[in-house]
Amino acid sequence: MPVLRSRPPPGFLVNVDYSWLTAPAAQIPAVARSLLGWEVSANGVTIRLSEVEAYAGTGEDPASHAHRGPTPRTGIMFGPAGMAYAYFVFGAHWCFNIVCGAEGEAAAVLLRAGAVVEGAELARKRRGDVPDRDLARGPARLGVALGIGAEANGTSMVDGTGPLLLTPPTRPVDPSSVSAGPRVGVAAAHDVPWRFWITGDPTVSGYRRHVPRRRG
DNA sequence: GAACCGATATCT
DNA sequence: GATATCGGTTCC
Repeated sequence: MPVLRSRPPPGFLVNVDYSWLTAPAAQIPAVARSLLGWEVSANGVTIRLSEVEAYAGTGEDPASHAHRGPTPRTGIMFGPAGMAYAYFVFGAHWCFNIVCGAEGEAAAVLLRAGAVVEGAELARKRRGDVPDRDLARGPARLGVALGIGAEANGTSMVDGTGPLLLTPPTRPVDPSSVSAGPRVGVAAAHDVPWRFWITGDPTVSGYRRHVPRRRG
Protein backbone atom coordinates (compact mmCIF):
# COMPACT_ATOMS: atom_id res chain seq x y z
CA MET A 1 0.00 0.00 0.00
CA PRO A 2 1.43 3.39 -0.93
CA VAL A 3 2.20 5.77 1.85
CA LEU A 4 0.07 8.87 1.98
CA ARG A 5 2.25 11.91 2.33
CA SER A 6 -0.24 14.68 1.99
CA ARG A 7 -2.23 15.30 5.11
CA PRO A 8 -4.77 12.53 5.71
CA PRO A 9 -7.91 12.64 7.82
CA PRO A 10 -7.26 11.90 11.49
CA GLY A 11 -6.77 8.22 12.12
CA PHE A 12 -6.08 7.36 8.50
CA LEU A 13 -2.52 6.15 9.03
CA VAL A 14 -3.63 3.32 11.27
CA ASN A 15 -1.27 0.96 9.50
CA VAL A 16 1.85 2.94 10.35
CA ASP A 17 3.68 1.80 13.47
CA TYR A 18 4.99 4.66 15.58
CA SER A 19 5.33 2.66 18.79
CA TRP A 20 9.12 2.46 18.40
CA LEU A 21 9.32 6.17 19.18
CA THR A 22 8.39 5.21 22.73
CA ALA A 23 11.73 3.53 23.41
CA PRO A 24 13.68 3.00 26.64
CA ALA A 25 16.05 5.82 27.53
CA ALA A 26 19.15 3.93 26.40
CA GLN A 27 17.72 3.53 22.92
CA ILE A 28 16.95 7.18 22.16
CA PRO A 29 20.07 7.59 19.99
CA ALA A 30 18.98 4.51 18.05
CA VAL A 31 15.54 6.06 17.60
CA ALA A 32 17.16 9.21 16.22
CA ARG A 33 19.26 7.19 13.80
CA SER A 34 16.18 5.28 12.67
CA LEU A 35 14.37 8.51 11.86
CA LEU A 36 16.78 9.23 9.00
CA GLY A 37 14.92 8.76 5.74
CA TRP A 38 11.52 9.28 7.35
CA GLU A 39 9.55 12.11 5.89
CA VAL A 40 7.99 15.13 7.55
CA SER A 41 5.18 16.98 5.84
CA ALA A 42 3.47 20.27 6.62
CA ASN A 43 1.63 22.90 4.63
CA GLY A 44 2.25 21.33 1.22
CA VAL A 45 5.96 20.53 1.66
CA THR A 46 7.54 17.14 2.38
CA ILE A 47 11.09 16.77 3.67
CA ARG A 48 13.14 13.56 3.78
CA LEU A 49 15.22 13.71 6.96
CA SER A 50 18.97 13.61 6.36
CA GLU A 51 20.25 14.83 9.73
CA VAL A 52 18.95 14.52 13.31
CA GLU A 53 20.21 14.81 16.88
CA ALA A 54 19.21 12.82 19.95
CA TYR A 55 18.58 14.45 23.32
CA ALA A 56 18.16 12.06 26.21
CA GLY A 57 15.68 12.42 29.02
CA THR A 58 15.51 14.63 32.06
CA GLY A 59 18.45 14.22 34.41
CA GLU A 60 20.44 12.22 31.87
CA ASP A 61 21.63 14.74 29.32
CA PRO A 62 22.99 18.13 30.38
CA ALA A 63 22.48 19.40 26.83
CA SER A 64 18.73 18.73 26.94
CA HIS A 65 16.31 21.57 27.55
CA ALA A 66 14.52 19.21 29.91
CA HIS A 67 17.64 18.33 31.86
CA ARG A 68 16.58 20.15 35.04
CA GLY A 69 12.97 19.07 34.95
CA PRO A 70 9.79 20.50 33.43
CA THR A 71 9.36 24.22 32.88
CA PRO A 72 6.59 26.10 31.04
CA ARG A 73 8.60 25.82 27.84
CA THR A 74 9.64 22.19 28.09
CA GLY A 75 6.43 20.75 29.50
CA ILE A 76 5.50 19.18 26.19
CA MET A 77 8.68 17.09 26.28
CA PHE A 78 7.33 15.25 29.30
CA GLY A 79 4.27 14.10 27.39
CA PRO A 80 3.85 11.17 25.02
CA ALA A 81 6.12 10.42 22.07
CA GLY A 82 5.15 11.74 18.67
CA MET A 83 4.40 15.30 19.74
CA ALA A 84 6.27 18.27 18.29
CA TYR A 85 8.41 20.31 20.65
CA ALA A 86 9.12 23.73 19.12
CA TYR A 87 11.34 26.34 20.70
CA PHE A 88 12.56 29.83 19.84
CA VAL A 89 16.28 30.46 19.97
CA PHE A 90 18.72 33.35 19.50
CA GLY A 91 15.85 35.77 19.30
CA ALA A 92 15.22 34.76 15.74
CA HIS A 93 14.73 31.08 14.97
CA TRP A 94 12.26 28.27 15.57
CA CYS A 95 13.56 24.71 15.87
CA PHE A 96 11.56 21.50 16.00
CA ASN A 97 11.91 18.21 17.84
CA ILE A 98 9.95 14.99 17.96
CA VAL A 99 9.26 13.98 21.54
CA CYS A 100 10.44 10.40 22.11
CA GLY A 101 10.52 7.86 24.89
CA ALA A 102 7.97 7.14 27.59
CA GLU A 103 5.85 9.83 29.19
CA GLY A 104 7.85 11.63 31.84
CA GLU A 105 11.14 10.73 30.17
CA ALA A 106 11.40 13.98 28.16
CA ALA A 107 13.68 12.69 25.43
CA ALA A 108 13.55 14.30 22.00
CA VAL A 109 15.05 14.19 18.53
CA LEU A 110 15.94 17.50 16.87
CA LEU A 111 15.12 17.68 13.17
CA ARG A 112 18.28 19.25 11.78
CA ALA A 113 18.04 18.96 8.01
CA GLY A 114 16.51 17.17 5.07
CA ALA A 115 15.83 17.16 1.37
CA VAL A 116 12.64 18.66 0.00
CA VAL A 117 10.99 15.83 -1.92
CA GLU A 118 7.59 17.42 -2.44
CA GLY A 119 6.47 21.04 -2.72
CA ALA A 120 9.82 22.53 -3.71
CA GLU A 121 8.10 25.53 -5.29
CA LEU A 122 6.35 26.32 -2.03
CA ALA A 123 9.52 25.79 -0.01
CA ARG A 124 11.45 28.13 -2.28
CA LYS A 125 8.76 30.76 -1.90
CA ARG A 126 9.27 30.57 1.86
CA ARG A 127 13.07 30.29 1.83
CA GLY A 128 13.94 32.59 -1.02
CA ASP A 129 16.07 31.89 -4.06
CA VAL A 130 18.55 29.43 -2.59
CA PRO A 131 20.02 26.21 -4.04
CA ASP A 132 17.68 23.24 -3.64
CA ARG A 133 20.00 21.52 -1.19
CA ASP A 134 19.80 24.55 1.12
CA LEU A 135 16.00 24.67 1.32
CA ALA A 136 15.93 22.65 4.55
CA ARG A 137 19.63 22.51 5.41
CA GLY A 138 19.65 23.52 9.08
CA PRO A 139 17.05 23.18 11.84
CA ALA A 140 15.57 26.67 11.52
CA ARG A 141 15.58 26.55 7.74
CA LEU A 142 13.74 23.23 7.86
CA GLY A 143 10.92 24.85 9.81
CA VAL A 144 10.74 27.79 7.45
CA ALA A 145 10.53 25.46 4.46
CA LEU A 146 7.65 23.63 6.14
CA GLY A 147 5.91 26.88 6.97
CA ILE A 148 5.66 26.09 10.67
CA GLY A 149 6.34 28.07 13.84
CA ALA A 150 5.02 28.44 17.35
CA GLU A 151 1.62 26.99 16.42
CA ALA A 152 3.24 23.59 15.81
CA ASN A 153 4.40 23.28 19.41
CA GLY A 154 2.52 20.57 21.25
CA THR A 155 0.78 19.19 18.18
CA SER A 156 0.90 15.54 17.18
CA MET A 157 3.17 14.51 14.32
CA VAL A 158 1.66 11.05 14.05
CA ASP A 159 -2.13 11.28 13.93
CA GLY A 160 -2.87 14.00 11.38
CA THR A 161 -4.55 16.34 13.86
CA GLY A 162 -1.82 18.98 13.59
CA PRO A 163 0.04 20.69 10.77
CA LEU A 164 2.85 18.12 10.85
CA LEU A 165 2.89 14.52 9.75
CA LEU A 166 5.69 11.98 10.09
CA THR A 167 5.62 9.18 7.51
CA PRO A 168 7.86 6.17 6.81
CA PRO A 169 10.69 6.34 4.27
CA THR A 170 9.81 6.17 0.60
CA ARG A 171 13.39 5.03 0.09
CA PRO A 172 14.94 3.29 3.10
CA VAL A 173 18.34 4.43 4.37
CA ASP A 174 21.12 1.85 4.30
CA PRO A 175 22.40 1.57 7.89
CA SER A 176 25.96 1.47 6.56
CA SER A 177 25.54 4.96 5.09
CA VAL A 178 24.76 6.61 8.42
CA SER A 179 27.44 8.69 10.17
CA ALA A 180 27.55 9.84 13.79
CA GLY A 181 29.33 12.71 15.52
CA PRO A 182 29.01 15.39 18.20
CA ARG A 183 25.90 17.55 18.32
CA VAL A 184 26.04 20.97 16.76
CA GLY A 185 26.39 24.09 18.85
CA VAL A 186 25.92 22.45 22.25
CA ALA A 187 28.18 23.48 25.11
CA ALA A 188 27.41 20.56 27.43
CA ALA A 189 28.34 16.97 26.64
CA HIS A 190 30.06 18.08 23.46
CA ASP A 191 31.81 14.72 23.22
CA VAL A 192 28.61 12.66 22.92
CA PRO A 193 28.18 11.45 19.29
CA TRP A 194 24.42 11.79 19.13
CA ARG A 195 24.17 13.63 15.85
CA PHE A 196 23.34 11.31 12.97
CA TRP A 197 23.34 12.02 9.26
CA ILE A 198 23.22 10.31 5.90
CA THR A 199 26.84 10.11 4.78
CA GLY A 200 27.56 12.31 1.81
CA ASP A 201 24.04 13.74 1.59
CA PRO A 202 24.35 17.32 0.29
CA THR A 203 21.45 18.52 2.45
CA VAL A 204 23.30 17.82 5.72
CA SER A 205 24.27 21.00 7.56
CA GLY A 206 27.89 21.61 8.46
CA TYR A 207 29.26 20.92 11.92
CA ARG A 208 29.79 23.94 14.16
CA ARG A 209 31.19 23.69 17.60
CA HIS A 210 29.68 25.70 20.42
CA VAL A 211 31.13 29.22 20.57
CA PRO A 212 30.87 31.01 23.92
CA ARG A 213 29.70 34.57 23.39
CA ARG A 214 31.91 37.36 24.55
CA ARG A 215 30.16 39.58 27.06
CA GLY A 216 30.07 43.31 26.73
C1' DG B 1 36.72 27.48 6.54
C1' DA B 2 36.41 30.42 10.52
C1' DA B 3 34.89 34.29 13.07
C1' DC B 4 31.51 37.53 14.22
C1' DC B 5 27.08 39.13 15.82
C1' DG B 6 22.00 40.21 15.77
C1' DA B 7 17.56 39.37 18.23
C1' DT B 8 14.84 38.06 22.43
C1' DA B 9 12.54 34.12 25.19
C1' DT B 10 13.69 31.61 28.97
C1' DC B 11 15.50 30.32 33.26
C1' DT B 12 18.62 31.34 37.27
C1' DG C 1 21.96 38.84 33.89
C1' DA C 2 23.58 34.89 31.30
C1' DT C 3 22.60 31.82 28.00
C1' DA C 4 21.07 29.83 23.62
C1' DT C 5 19.79 22.51 19.51
C1' DC C 6 21.00 29.40 14.49
C1' DG C 7 21.80 31.77 10.10
C1' DG C 8 23.60 35.31 7.26
C1' DT C 9 27.52 37.98 6.44
C1' DT C 10 32.17 39.02 6.31
C1' DC C 11 36.71 38.04 6.38
C1' DC C 12 40.52 35.47 5.54
